[in-house]
Amino acid sequence: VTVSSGDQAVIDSTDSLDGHGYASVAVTVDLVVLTIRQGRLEVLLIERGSDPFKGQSALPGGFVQSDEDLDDAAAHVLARECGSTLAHQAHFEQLRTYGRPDRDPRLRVVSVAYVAFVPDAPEPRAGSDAASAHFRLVADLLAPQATLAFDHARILGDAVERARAKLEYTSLATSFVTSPFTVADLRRVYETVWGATLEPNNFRRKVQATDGFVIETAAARTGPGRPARLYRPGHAATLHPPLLRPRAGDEMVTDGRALA
Amino acid sequence: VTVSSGDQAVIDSTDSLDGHGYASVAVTVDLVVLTIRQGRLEVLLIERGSDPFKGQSALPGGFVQSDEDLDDAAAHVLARECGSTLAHQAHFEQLRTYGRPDRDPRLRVVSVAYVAFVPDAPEPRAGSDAASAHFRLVADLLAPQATLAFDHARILGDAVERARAKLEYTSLATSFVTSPFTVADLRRVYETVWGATLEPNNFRRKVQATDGFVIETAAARTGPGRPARLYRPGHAATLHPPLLRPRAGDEMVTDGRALA
DNA sequence: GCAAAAGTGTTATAGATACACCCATGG
DNA sequence: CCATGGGTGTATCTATAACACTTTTGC
Repeated sequence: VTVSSGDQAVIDSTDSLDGHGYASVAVTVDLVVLTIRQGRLEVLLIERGSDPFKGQSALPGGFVQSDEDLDDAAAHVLARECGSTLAHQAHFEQLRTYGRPDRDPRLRVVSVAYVAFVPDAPEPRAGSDAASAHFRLVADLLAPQATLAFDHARILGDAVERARAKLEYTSLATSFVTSPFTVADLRRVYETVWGATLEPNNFRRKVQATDGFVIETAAARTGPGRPARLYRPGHAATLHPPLLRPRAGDEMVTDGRALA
Repeated sequence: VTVSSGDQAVIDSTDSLDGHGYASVAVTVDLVVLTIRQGRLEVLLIERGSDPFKGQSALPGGFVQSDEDLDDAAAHVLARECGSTLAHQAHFEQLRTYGRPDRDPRLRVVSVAYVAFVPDAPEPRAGSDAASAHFRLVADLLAPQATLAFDHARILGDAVERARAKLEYTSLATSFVTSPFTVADLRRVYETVWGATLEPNNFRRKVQATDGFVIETAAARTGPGRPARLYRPGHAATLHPPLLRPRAGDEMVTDGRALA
């Protein structure tokens, strides 16, 4: 198991494996755990306790064991950082794999990134043994001067874009709220992730017209105004027709509550 | 560099790396090279010359070297199988990473899959040193009884779905045709990949209304009927508004020319 | 001229947008 | 009874689907 750094960069996988060496590469999973707290998009970060990037913030992650599926590895990290109860409600999916040779100064690390969407987390972290897991504002971290360890800023950017895109054509938004929710709750998810304001009426119509997005319940939630009807997630995974986000030229909320 | 198959499946990446072992994992890239030949969607396959899966068809791929970016590894495989001239015209992008522990019976292999879209390939392969690279009909390979080595059938399925989806909201279709092309050429790309028939008139209107999709040239191509105006790819990467594919219940071409 | 394929026009329907308006609750 | 937020109605605009029709070539 040694590195053969010869001229030919790619070894034909059809050849006998034993004849050639293959690169010794560590494979990790990194998680972008997104949540919405008080109308703001936040991401779970840990503070690195050792070099490299000691003291800087980083995405939680871990090495993949040799008998472990990638999805399982991601699930384990999620459970470790968020607690198993929250981890079970969360929806997570593979994002992309990052493998630049210099992304970890220690050794060659290929990282399979995952995105997880959790409803408003009760507390920053539940049963974590990591010293310092905490949610941070995504808007601050996407700013140009913000720094994250490794290439985690890029991973975070890709994850946010994935979330924005998937709100359009999937029922992902229901993963950001706890189960009895109002249409306004759902709308605020879209507004927070997209950084845009939506017409409440038209949003309701689209949600109700989209088959299987939400299921009406008998209950209602009381508040400052007229009680709001409560819903639970529907069975549809994809939305027909899609809920397209406002495109260029539309007003963007530019105060502290919006993303960059 | 030894495997520690202990109880804890995930090692905290914040801990010192040297204290823990990390899994010895081989990382490969596998390529799904899609093209359209004679109105049919085809994929580049190689025939495996050695066990496992000896004699079966597989996606071309190769091991990632320790000093090599994943994208570079994919580009090298593409150049090796298609020749560097065709590889330069092609658009390729990362698809997804597959890492089930049992996907390769020899050792733990995590494969980063890529999709490449090449215009109607002049010949099955150009400067390949692999013994038997050839294009095969995707429709045949997606059939239930079709067999591909490893989990390559699943990778192929994901790649085709990616292609279908990206036609909707990106200018990907122009990667399937050579540069002076007609609107009808572009329409046949959509019809082939989607397995649907589209109204020529409405398709033209959408293509021309979508800013930056195609650029009109002065030339025209003569043929069986009225000469068709020729276009070249525009500068837009994404389409506004998107070209949505017909949804459930629409007619699907069910003869041999269409996909499953 | 005729077949074939490119390109134009027109209408009906569906979805999106914007905004006026009504409803139900807490204070 | 009024402020607040939930919910409804409706006119306008735009995108899409369907299809009839005209144009320009090869034979």
